[in-house]
Amino acid sequence: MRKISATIKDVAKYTGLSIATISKYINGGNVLDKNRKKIEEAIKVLDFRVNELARGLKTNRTMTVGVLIPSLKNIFFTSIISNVENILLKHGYSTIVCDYRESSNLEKEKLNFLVNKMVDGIIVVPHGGDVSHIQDVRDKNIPIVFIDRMIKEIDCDVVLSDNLNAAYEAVEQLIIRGHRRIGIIAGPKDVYTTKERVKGYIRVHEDHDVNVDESLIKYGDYDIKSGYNILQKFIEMDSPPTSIFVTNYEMTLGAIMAINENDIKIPDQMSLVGFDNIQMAKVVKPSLSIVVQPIEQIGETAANILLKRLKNDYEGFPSTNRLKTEIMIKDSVGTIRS
Amino acid sequence: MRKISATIKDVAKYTGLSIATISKYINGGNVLDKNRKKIEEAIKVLDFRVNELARGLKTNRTMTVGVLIPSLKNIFFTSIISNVENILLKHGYSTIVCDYRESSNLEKEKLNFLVNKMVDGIIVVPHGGDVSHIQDVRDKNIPIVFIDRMIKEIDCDVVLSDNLNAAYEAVEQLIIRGHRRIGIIAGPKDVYTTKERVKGYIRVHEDHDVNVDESLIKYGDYDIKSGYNILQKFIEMDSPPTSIFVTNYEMTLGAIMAINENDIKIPDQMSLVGFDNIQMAKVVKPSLSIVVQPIEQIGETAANILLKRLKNDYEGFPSTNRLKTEIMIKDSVGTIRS
DNA sequence: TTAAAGGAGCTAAACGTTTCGCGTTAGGAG
DNA sequence: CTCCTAACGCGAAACGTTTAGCTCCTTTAA
Repeated sequence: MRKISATIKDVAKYTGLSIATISKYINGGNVLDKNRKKIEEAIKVLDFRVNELARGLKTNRTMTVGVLIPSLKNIFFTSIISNVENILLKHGYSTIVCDYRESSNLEKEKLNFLVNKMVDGIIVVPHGGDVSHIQDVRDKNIPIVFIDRMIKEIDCDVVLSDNLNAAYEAVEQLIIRGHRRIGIIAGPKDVYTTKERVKGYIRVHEDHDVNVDESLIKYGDYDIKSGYNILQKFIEMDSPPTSIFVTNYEMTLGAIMAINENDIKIPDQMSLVGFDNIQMAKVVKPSLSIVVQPIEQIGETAANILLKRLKNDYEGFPSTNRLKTEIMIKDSVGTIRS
Repeated sequence: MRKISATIKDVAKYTGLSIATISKYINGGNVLDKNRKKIEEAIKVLDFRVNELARGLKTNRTMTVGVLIPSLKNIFFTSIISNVENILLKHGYSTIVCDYRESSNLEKEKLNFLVNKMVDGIIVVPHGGDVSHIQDVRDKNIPIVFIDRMIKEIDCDVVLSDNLNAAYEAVEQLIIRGHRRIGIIAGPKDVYTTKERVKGYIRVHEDHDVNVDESLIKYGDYDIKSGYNILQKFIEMDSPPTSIFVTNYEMTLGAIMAINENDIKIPDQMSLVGFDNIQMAKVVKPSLSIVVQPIEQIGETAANILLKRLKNDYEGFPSTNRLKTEIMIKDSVGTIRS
């Protein structure tokens, strides 16, 4: 059986002091120097560690934060978590990570699970659609920070990319280079990021007096397959677009697969701007132009806001942190001579 | 402040029963039907949830499992975790995920952190090198399952790919196609997987009576940069290899970058076999031949073994689970006419 | 010399469960 | 009608902490 470790009681016995004094020492209180030495010795000798359960029971805090993302196989999200986890850990918090595999039901279930685990706070990439279960959590006064997507219905701190401008700038680069028929492979129609990116796409057309052809706006699922299928459809159009803007990483992969299979020459036959993952951009040939989200910064910001809320500092609540993206134009974008 | 939720006491009061009876009900004991109904009603009305801290304090279990991997940005590991997490959750366990960013010190620190968090079990991709801190955890009788890498010094359940045969088969495909100078981009010299893969590389040479040129075995860091650098070095050799076998995903990326930059024609000038990530394999052009590890299965196996050990079933301990890999030969491998 | 002030330590209650051992009850058998 | 046997319910202790409020002692200033 598991060896039971020393308790505060053992330390008290060893040192001849009372439990209260040991507790005081542990929590940074003042004790006499000779006692401090004795306690430290005892802790070392007995290999004493605070029982976080007992502590949590008293303090009503688990020093645990739940992180809920759509998929652990999505490097965009796991990279964010990597930062979140490291920052939280520095403040003594551990991170329970769950993914909900893009299922709204699972999201609900896992959120509930996290609440049962009595996490002190939650960082979540909300799925959208029905959000009542998130509201339920808010009602329990558990701090929540949204990442990547906003839920208008719920007052909450949120950290995300400036998706509108990201799309704006990406498409603008194409317009500048003479493209007039620009296809966009967007995400699911009801997801926040999709709407923002499409908004940017439309606005830049308007600002440059380019007509928006609705048939060039196609909605996918943010997965590889839909990127593939939609690109295929674009190719089969009577007058296909001269360039494509793909709005997330997985669909970018799918689009490239379709391009490769159809032996389409980039950028001569078609220009391409993708999304996320610099490494990928460098690996494909010709090198891919992409929109880059500030992944590190998103994680950092989210973690810090949550830490602030955990300290009961609700200054600026609810804050919306819209972080700037970058655009990298590489060989996959060509110029149209008109 | 956080709303304080109903306790077992409140349920007792509501139902007029004693605390002990409620507890009994919660834990699946028998209660009279009318009482059961009342309790269920009370739980619903009061929104009662078991306080896991209090429970854990009594039972000495946290229903929490720690997972420690080298990097959360490595999709190979996060995919495994995705499975692990889902299986464990079905059994009521939550998963605390940490990465140690390839640093042995951080590994130690985070392992310690997990122990302090009183996890019931640990799944770890060990870094290798000094392993005394892992032994310390074992000595506390906390079940540990190793993933991906074996530590000979420690008796432990381990789940990994059959790396030796993976390399054997990959290189064999090259030999069959007439290649005689096959470069291998291996991982760090002291990592278990590296050794196994190099062993396979050497053995297949011997079995086919092909001479092993030591200068064709180069050791990297399992990161993108070293894949890039080593491929560069191969190119600059007086008589460069006709084919390259890269032994993990990140280095495969790096290698392809170098190939693209040097405008090397695949497979005419050089054949390439990479590692992991089917999606990548399909996206690059020409389509990449790769070794595929049974990612799903690794996670599943590890989770199940850990669950078994958590139930104190030590049948077959320590078990070594070596799972079969697959090889996909695509366009990046060509035949040498001799 | 004495009083005030402040530091350090102590006692004891409390957090929300589980669990042991005992008391109560219902219902069937005789 | 009585007795016995399960089944069910209960009281109380225990898990390892934190913390409020108290006491005691030392120090300092008048």
